[in-house]
Amino acid sequence: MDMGVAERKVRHKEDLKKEILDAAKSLFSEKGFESTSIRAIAEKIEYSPATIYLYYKDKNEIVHALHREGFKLLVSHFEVLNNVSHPFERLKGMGRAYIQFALQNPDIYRLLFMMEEPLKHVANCFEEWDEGDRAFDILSKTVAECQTLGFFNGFEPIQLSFVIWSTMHGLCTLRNTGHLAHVGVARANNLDLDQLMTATFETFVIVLEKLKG
Amino acid sequence: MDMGVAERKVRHKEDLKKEILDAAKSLFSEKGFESTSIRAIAEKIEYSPATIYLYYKDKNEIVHALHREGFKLLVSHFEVLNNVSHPFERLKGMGRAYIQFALQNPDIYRLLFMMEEPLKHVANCFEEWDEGDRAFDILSKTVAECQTLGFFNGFEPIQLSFVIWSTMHGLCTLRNTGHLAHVGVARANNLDLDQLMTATFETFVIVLEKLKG
DNA sequence: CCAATTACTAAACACTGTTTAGTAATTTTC
DNA sequence: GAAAATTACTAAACAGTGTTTAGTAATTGG
Repeated sequence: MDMGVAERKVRHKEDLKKEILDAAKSLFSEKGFESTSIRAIAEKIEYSPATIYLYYKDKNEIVHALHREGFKLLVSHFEVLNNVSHPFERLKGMGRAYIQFALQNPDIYRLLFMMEEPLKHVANCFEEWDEGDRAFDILSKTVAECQTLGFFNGFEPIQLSFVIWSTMHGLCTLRNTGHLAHVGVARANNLDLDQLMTATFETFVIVLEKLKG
Repeated sequence: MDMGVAERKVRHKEDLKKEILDAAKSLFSEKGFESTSIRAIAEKIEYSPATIYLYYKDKNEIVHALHREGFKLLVSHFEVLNNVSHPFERLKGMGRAYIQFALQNPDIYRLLFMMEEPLKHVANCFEEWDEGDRAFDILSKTVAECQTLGFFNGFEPIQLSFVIWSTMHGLCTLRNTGHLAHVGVARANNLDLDQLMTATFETFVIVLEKLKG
């Protein structure tokens, strides 16, 4: 086998691996993770179910691959904000970007932050978590920068970052599960679900603004 | 069949229904929800799997029953705080109770706030959600009471309640999934996981205190 | 040209939730 | 008290799942 053919084969093998991932992603988004079978993925790419296991050790490994992809997507949502020079404006932008990401990719959000399995894997695999850690570091650095401008006086940046992450994550999770819809819409008169979410976010921003000085 | 025997039979039938629920609950806590089979529940109560279906329509109906039970347990955690007269102290107590509930019953917490299925059911079944709504109303009433003492000036109590719920829920969820452990312990030096959680809660309390006046 | 490797799959295994058909035991009716 | 009806339960099957095994064609290297 000459080198050109060998290369083409390797490339094809990686293509198929990617094809499996893409099929899995679209099926997960369509039917949810639990309701997507290996057999369905196999049918979508027109291979036998057993072939999938030549490219991924098991179903979890597919989930882990999507997990990594998802975090890269989230971080890319943040990187657009590097242009914003004022750190508090950047912080607000990150909040909006986080919400937007959660709303636009509800299933990926579930995968990243609500499912047990992917995290169990990450816990045993410290090197794999780069992007997730980076997302938090971007946040805590921004918080620290805000402090140099007189915001958040007397707070530990790491601690406050956890509070902020908790709030944003809590809001997105409540939205994702439907709790916000159930409890919220009945109580927040004249607001639809998106408006309620925005209003809650704006309220939190005001809370943070009051911490100045 | 005389009345006494009829009554005993009805009672026995309800007992068995409860037995199934208890077996399911303990197995869910032990092995997690996805890994608990109807067959395992049946074996635990020493009946055949088919018998379960005489008492519950399907597996989801068992989950829904545990969902209702779980919310009652959560509300009972709050009701102890009726003695606390100062509303802000009561609010802090609710936060601590919420965290305590989430830590002591991680699987029930998942069931109540992180799983898709139970909420889908509640969405189609408006009357079944009493306890969940009540928990939120207790919160928003407490926030409103705080305002009469000069806290949270200029905030909508409902909106601020959503912020508070989001923060508490986000913190508990990040803890429950392991995200807090992964991101947190490496960064918060000399704090173990429980201390990190407490410290984050305390930071949030300070944030709320700064909103006074 | 033959042997070795590759890429793939049919079929099986051990599970899952759920349904069906049927069996004993009990209760009601005559 | 015997026959009929109801109750409480289950064995076995069905259709689905993730995963493994054994084997088959095709391609490649010597």
